[in-house]
Amino acid sequence: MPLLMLKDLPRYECLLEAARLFPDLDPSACEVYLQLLRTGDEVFEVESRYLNALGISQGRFTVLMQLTEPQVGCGQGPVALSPADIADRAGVTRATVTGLIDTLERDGFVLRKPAEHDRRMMTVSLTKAGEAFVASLLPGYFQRVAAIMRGLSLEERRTLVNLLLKIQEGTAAAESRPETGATT
Amino acid sequence: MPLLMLKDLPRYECLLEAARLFPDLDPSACEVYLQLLRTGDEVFEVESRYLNALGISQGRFTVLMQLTEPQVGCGQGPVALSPADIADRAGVTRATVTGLIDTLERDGFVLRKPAEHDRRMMTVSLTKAGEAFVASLLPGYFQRVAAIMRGLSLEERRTLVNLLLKIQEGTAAAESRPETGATT
DNA sequence: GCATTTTAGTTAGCCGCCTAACTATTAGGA
DNA sequence: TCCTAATAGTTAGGCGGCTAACTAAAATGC
Repeated sequence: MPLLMLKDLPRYECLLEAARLFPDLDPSACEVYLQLLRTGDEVFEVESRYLNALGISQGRFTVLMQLTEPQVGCGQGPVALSPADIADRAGVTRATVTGLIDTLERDGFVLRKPAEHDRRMMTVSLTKAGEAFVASLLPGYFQRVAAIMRGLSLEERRTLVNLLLKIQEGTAAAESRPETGATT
Repeated sequence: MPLLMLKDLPRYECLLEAARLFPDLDPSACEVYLQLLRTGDEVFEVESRYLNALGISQGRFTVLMQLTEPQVGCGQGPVALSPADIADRAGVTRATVTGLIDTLERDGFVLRKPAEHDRRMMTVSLTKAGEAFVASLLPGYFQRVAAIMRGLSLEERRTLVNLLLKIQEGTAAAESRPETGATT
């Protein structure tokens, strides 16, 4: 959500008002939409500020996490990945990964080596300094996640995840048939 | 959420596993955290792709919306705003707004004029072309919002908004006392 | 066995975000 | 009054996304 967010979200009555002018506007859908983006942005910013204060961006942090053993994402995966693997897992382009690896390597957190059996490929792995750096970041990172969610009971967390998954189904649907927005 | 997102989110058992290694890791909190960012990102991308296909970015769209009368955010506000106003409402820096206005003006959607009673200030307003452009975007934009949320009942939408608001309280708290993440 | 296609990584260039520094103007205070 | 704040907008430079184009190497196929 690297976006421009409205500081003051419209109140619900205003959405009702606006719906009279725009027949496609669904007030309760808009409300959820705006609150979802707002919340996601705030949560993202909390972690970003933490990481930035310690001298690293979200993008570089994601790369380091993928090279960290044991993998939080399970799998005990290989500690050395190719840039293409990293790009695929992170959902960004290879060009972006090149840039991230460049700065991580410059800072001494990561090492590039040519792959053994395929001279097109590189392998990227953490240096000792990189491992130590990630290890120093994680406790604070996880503490913030826990702090953000502390107001929600286990039950509420389950409910929330289920509702979010329904929205994810909705995004897939909205993408595949873009026109059928308002009427069934 | 202009971020690197993991393509495959860790399964819950893996978070439980990881929690044994990292005492600060709260598995259910992490699950909500990851799903929230994932969902926000997907929703944001649906609208971004729509806007980009029509030749405009989220940032520029936000600026145009703020200059649009009647304001969806209520207020029937002035149609002419200063760059500083726009920056304040959108939550970005004045420098960013300068760049956005530059391209919007170049494309003929917006007009810069010096303010009358304060020679430091400018006023920015929509051109006829800008008004028409926004009007052409809104129906599809609102349709997509409605389509994304179609799977949720009114009741579920209310629940979701309330849970999101609790998280927003959590982000404020996490920011103010960053250390007290796991205990208490 | 050689030409074609595919794949890996990089490069170049655009965009939107940021911070920091700068100019011009206005407001405020001794 | 005049010096100092504060404010508005821009500029410069960095970063991290993107696409498109390029090089090198491997895989494929006739």
